[in-house]
Amino acid sequence: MSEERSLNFLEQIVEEDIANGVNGGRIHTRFPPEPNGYLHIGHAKSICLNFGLAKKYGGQTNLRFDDTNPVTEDTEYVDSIKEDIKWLGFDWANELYASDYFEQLYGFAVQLIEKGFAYVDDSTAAEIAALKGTPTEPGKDSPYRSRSVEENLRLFSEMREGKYPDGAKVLRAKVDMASPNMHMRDPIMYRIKHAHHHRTGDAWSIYPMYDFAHGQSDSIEQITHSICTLEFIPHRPLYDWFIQQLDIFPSHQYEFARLNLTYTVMSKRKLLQLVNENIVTSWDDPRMPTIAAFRRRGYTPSSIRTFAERVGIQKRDNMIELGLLEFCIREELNKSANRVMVVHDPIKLVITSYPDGQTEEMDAENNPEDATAGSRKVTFGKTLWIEREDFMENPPKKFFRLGVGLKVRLKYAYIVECTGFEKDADGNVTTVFATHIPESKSGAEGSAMTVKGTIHWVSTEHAKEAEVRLYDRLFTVENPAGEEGDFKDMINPNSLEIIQKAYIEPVLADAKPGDRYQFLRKGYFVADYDSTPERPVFNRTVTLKDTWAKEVKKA
RNA sequence: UGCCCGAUAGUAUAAUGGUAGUACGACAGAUUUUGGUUCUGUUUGUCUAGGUUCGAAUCCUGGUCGGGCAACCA
Repeated sequence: MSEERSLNFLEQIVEEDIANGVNGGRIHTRFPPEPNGYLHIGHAKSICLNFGLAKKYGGQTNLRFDDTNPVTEDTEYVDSIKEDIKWLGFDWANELYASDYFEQLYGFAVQLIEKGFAYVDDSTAAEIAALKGTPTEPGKDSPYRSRSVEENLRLFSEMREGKYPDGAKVLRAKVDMASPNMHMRDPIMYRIKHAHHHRTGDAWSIYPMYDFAHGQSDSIEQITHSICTLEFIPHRPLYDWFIQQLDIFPSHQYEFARLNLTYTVMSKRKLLQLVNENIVTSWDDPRMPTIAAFRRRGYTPSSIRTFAERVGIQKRDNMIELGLLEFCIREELNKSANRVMVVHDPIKLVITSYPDGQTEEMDAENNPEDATAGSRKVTFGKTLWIEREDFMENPPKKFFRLGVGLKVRLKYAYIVECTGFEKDADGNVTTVFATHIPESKSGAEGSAMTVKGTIHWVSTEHAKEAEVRLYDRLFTVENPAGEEGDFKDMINPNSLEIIQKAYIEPVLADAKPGDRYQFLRKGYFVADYDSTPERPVFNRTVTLKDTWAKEVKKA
């Protein structure tokens, strides 16, 4: 299918460039995160794009950390970013850092000063803002704009030496204070920050702004196609201006629309807030849209790559339905995940016609979608745990489960007919009684007989216990960022439901963290890293499609 | 009321001057020892007004709507 897919606009540009011999047909991209947070699903789109494009056209991709702001950055983030990219299935050609280029960037700045294209400004941040003008009014020149080259050189050198406190001076590009593009109104190139950098330590007391580091870093690395998101479109003329004044390798920037997903937020600031304010437990809390969280939730790398492929690459703003991501993981897990039976909310089923103390080993196929997955034995007995929701005292017409007089098949076992039930003092059903049809045993002669419903079960005598964590969407509204008010007020109060005591088939006690299963009729689950043989813990990746729930909702 | 980007079914995404197609969703049916899967069918779309052309989603002009830009953030 992917072979037949038409080209997105970036692939078209790349193919044209190759056809025209631009850069000798060489393709070199880069993924440039700032190490100030964990990567999220939107970054995954960008990673798949940058690495995918290079891979498709025989090129390379650099991983470059744009670490120009030491106060927000940390090696914890560097490590997580590398882990997430590797997990997604991509290898970078070079691991690089903008901070590797600090000396070179300083040299570029000196060159611009010498050419009269940069100056040291002593104005405060407020003064600079005041003279910047507005989108509809031109800015005014700073009183420091006409300093001599010699003075600028001396001052800039002193800034580097640490002679001035934070905020005392900045280095600015001398472009055009009347430009209709705000980014061209003498943007700041360097600011003074006496801050410890995670890689360069205390070597620098000035740090380049992103706008002075990014384009030149691409140029230094000879990046042919510098791909970023839409909000950097107005920065492009500035990057081109620097490249032209410096006469260095002309990387070209192309912009695509970032990914937006329903029922979540994607801004790093908001995600950081969720973590810091303990609204979620961590960056990899399975409700987060981070790559680490999707990994912990049980998503596969390939499902995320497929998703990135399906959402496409374009320049128009978009809001992707969470349902598409869920489709991608269901589609894959349906083919690969072994089926097991787990009872979340148990009531007892007693088969009165079944001999006391007898058990049988039933054949259970592991995956009907995969003949090579084999089968296992599940122990059947007189008393079973079944799901509370699989019995109704007063069942409606199309309820194909248990109720007095109704028949269901116990998966892999017998057809049973419900004969009665018991309630406790509070009126809750505790036990259901049934008789079985011996000749209906799965695999036996009479097993061809059919009933409308099939339910899952585990033997009360053999079942083990586990914790099951049911995750749901983090927000109650499609676009929390687009609503009025605090996004934290739109948190889904039911985004996590923990079942302390679910009954599992004994085989599940051997699950290793990361093992994925389909809990029959329930959904896809993965063993969490909190899981131990004594206390297995499973996270719900995604529910099964549930047309019955829809039916109930309609009624 | 400056500059920039964009507008195709509910959501995405194709068609690059020549039959508006695909996926997800929704709806209906078949199959089913998972109300899962699978299969079949149905539904819904070119923002608007002009222009160019034999022919326009596509090219041109005006309008409308949406988004971005005024951090010593990236």
